[in-house]
Amino acid sequence: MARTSGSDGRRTEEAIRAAAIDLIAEHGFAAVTLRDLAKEVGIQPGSVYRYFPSKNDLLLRLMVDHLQELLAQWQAASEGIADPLERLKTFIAFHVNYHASRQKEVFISNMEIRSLTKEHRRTVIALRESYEKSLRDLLEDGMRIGRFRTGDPQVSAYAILAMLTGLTAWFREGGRLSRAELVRLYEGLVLEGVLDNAEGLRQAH
Amino acid sequence: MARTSGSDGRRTEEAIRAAAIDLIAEHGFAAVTLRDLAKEVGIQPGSVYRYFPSKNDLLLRLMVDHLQELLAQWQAASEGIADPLERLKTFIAFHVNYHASRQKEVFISNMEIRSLTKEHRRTVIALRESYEKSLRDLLEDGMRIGRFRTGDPQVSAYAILAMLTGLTAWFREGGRLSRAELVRLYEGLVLEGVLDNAEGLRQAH
Amino acid sequence: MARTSGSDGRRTEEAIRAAAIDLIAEHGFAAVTLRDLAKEVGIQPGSVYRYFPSKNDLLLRLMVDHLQELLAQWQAASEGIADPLERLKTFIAFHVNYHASRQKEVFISNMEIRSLTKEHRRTVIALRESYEKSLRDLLEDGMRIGRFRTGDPQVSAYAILAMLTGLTAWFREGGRLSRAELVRLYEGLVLEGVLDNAEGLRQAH
Amino acid sequence: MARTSGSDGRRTEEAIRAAAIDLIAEHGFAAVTLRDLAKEVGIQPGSVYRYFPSKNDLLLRLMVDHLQELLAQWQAASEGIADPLERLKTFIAFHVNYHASRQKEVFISNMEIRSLTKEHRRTVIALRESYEKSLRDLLEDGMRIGRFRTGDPQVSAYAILAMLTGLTAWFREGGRLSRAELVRLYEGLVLEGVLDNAEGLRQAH
DNA sequence: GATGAATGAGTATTCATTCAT
DNA sequence: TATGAATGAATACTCATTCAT
Repeated sequence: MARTSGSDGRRTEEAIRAAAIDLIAEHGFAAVTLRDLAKEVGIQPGSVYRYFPSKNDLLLRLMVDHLQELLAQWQAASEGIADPLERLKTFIAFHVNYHASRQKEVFISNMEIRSLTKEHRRTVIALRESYEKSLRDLLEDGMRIGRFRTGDPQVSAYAILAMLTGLTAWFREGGRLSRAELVRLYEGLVLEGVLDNAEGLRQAH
Repeated sequence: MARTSGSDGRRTEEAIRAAAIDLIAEHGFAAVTLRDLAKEVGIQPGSVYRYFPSKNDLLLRLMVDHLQELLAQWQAASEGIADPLERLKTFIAFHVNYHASRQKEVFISNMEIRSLTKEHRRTVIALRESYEKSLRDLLEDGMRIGRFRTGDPQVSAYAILAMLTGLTAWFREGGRLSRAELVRLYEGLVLEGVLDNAEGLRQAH
Repeated sequence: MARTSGSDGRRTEEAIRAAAIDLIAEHGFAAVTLRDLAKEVGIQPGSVYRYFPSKNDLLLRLMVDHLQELLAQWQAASEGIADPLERLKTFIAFHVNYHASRQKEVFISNMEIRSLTKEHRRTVIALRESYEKSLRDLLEDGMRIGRFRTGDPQVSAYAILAMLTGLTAWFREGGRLSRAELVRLYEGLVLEGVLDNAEGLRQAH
Repeated sequence: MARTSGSDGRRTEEAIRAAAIDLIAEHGFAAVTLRDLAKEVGIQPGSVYRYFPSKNDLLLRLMVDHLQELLAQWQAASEGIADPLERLKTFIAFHVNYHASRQKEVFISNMEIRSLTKEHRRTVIALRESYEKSLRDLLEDGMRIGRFRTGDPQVSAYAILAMLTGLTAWFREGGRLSRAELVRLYEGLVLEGVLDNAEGLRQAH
């Protein structure tokens, strides 16, 4: 009924987060009970409330932390790169690598937005849109200077994001493909599409 | 109490399906209660069981019906088209149109797979994979005859599907873009990518 | 798992109310759990929610119904009585009889106001004040026409109400005193106080 | 972590009592959590246990201390007064003043008896009855010597106590009435009732 | 003297489901 | 064909209490 010998708040909180990410990614937020979560961590259900004020808040924290990390790392990775094509290649490599290494967090952040309260939803969507905008801006720049085909930057941004992010649904580290190969394949698709180049030229008009 | 005067089984079942699609697409399967559903239809919760043996079965029916319809319509639309490029263009147009017109069903079928029991899950995934395979085969054909750039047909299929299906997350009928414009934009992206053609050639080696 | 044979909604609701009045009067609202209540009625805890949207709402209903009945009966009992002294005697008799016969409801309505939400509290207090005002008005009338000693009608009203209502804390039907004796005793105290009359005269100046 | 610098046991205990009186008077014993209490004091919930063995014991201490003080002060105030009328007047003045100055303690002692364990309840009720008996005895004396109207001393005692104690429900220091005025008004009601004296005489038979 | 971490038993409430009518 | 009444198992969350530090 009291403090477990050797217990440590920081470690417990981290264990809760890790277990939550695993369980929610596997079963979905609504299907994970605090009982399940607590059992996985090895504590009592009520003890979760020392660290998170509610189940919903726990989800929010997971999402916000992930999205802020994503934004920060992208900022760092893209800093100083001005050329739109270079920026796009960097984006593809960054996005694929980050998403391959954090599949569960990414999956949760994409799937569980509906599980948030309206207010929390706004917070998360704002973060997501800031990331999207970064890609859209880059595409606009590239179109303006004639490096990219003229198109709809908004649609292209959505399309590229959906395509790349889709890897979380099937990619498994240590499987048939390495991350580097994945990056190369996606880069080809994003930049040149599926057509053979000669064909591409013929298509062009 | 007995039969409500003027009630009609077929109409009631259709009303349940329609209400279920609306509610699940909006709130997610787990968040929709049979009470919500019954209220929307104007019946008592228990009455749903005349038409569906359980809440889970209702979800399964929604998904299976949608996927079977998708497969049947794609079969019909692609029949007799042998050329891979033509087939791909047809696929893009078909997929975009179908998904734009049935956004809710599509959304549910993609998001709620985890809500199914293991057995039901297998059924739905098999249907989905049969559709995916159709695209993968087409891409393989195109690569074999040199019409498409050599790549990984599996990854390309996943990528194209994710890209196109992503429209359900943002596209709204009657908005800035028509379906026809959407098809044109996606076709450009899938076939040629984002690069300007001259650039594309230079990139080629 | 289904409807109990021979069950009837109206009877069940009445049983819940009766059990709630008994239990809350005995242990206090906060100390009565829905488990206790349900067990007393012979149903499952969740079944209470068919009849009352929440534990708090149940309390509100009990209080409001009692207070509305109190007001209605007092209206009926006092109708057509104009003379303040007659009205006061009628009030004493009515209040004592009503409170002796409905001790538990009265006790709850007086003790559990703090258990209500702010909004519910307002509703109940408004009803209570309407009853109080009825007594205050009568006292004012009596003072104006010189039938009652000049005093503070508000304080007198509070004092008389507290005095009479206090009976719920100790009076037991069938005990040493009958209701009629109780009325007579309280009437004496309210009208003449404790002093002997001769003494009363001497006190008067 | 060890002792907070500058902490002082006696001061902390006093702070806990004061906070408990405020919170319990406002929200009721059951509705006040040790967390609320600790927060109000500025300590951790567990720290309360240095001073009180349990939440229930804290309530008991509050009540017993208040009742013992009440008894002691009444003993002191009434000492040497033999005449029943004088004693009664003294009682009214004492009771009103004490209750006006300690409204919260009084309110708690009256309202929270049900929150005590059976054993604790007995302790508190014994103290209360000793106070009540003091009033009953005085009334009996007055009746015996013909100073007070013949009546039921027990009922009169309950009635007077309920009437006077009722002030805690509405009286606010600094409001329309001073304590002295309150005493005067209550004295009038207790001694002479509401009737005008002439009227009183006529009523007498 | 006080904290921070945890417990375990409990609470109101929800909900898919069942079945007598 | 549909309702109205009820179940039973689960759920998020709370709270008095304990005790290693």
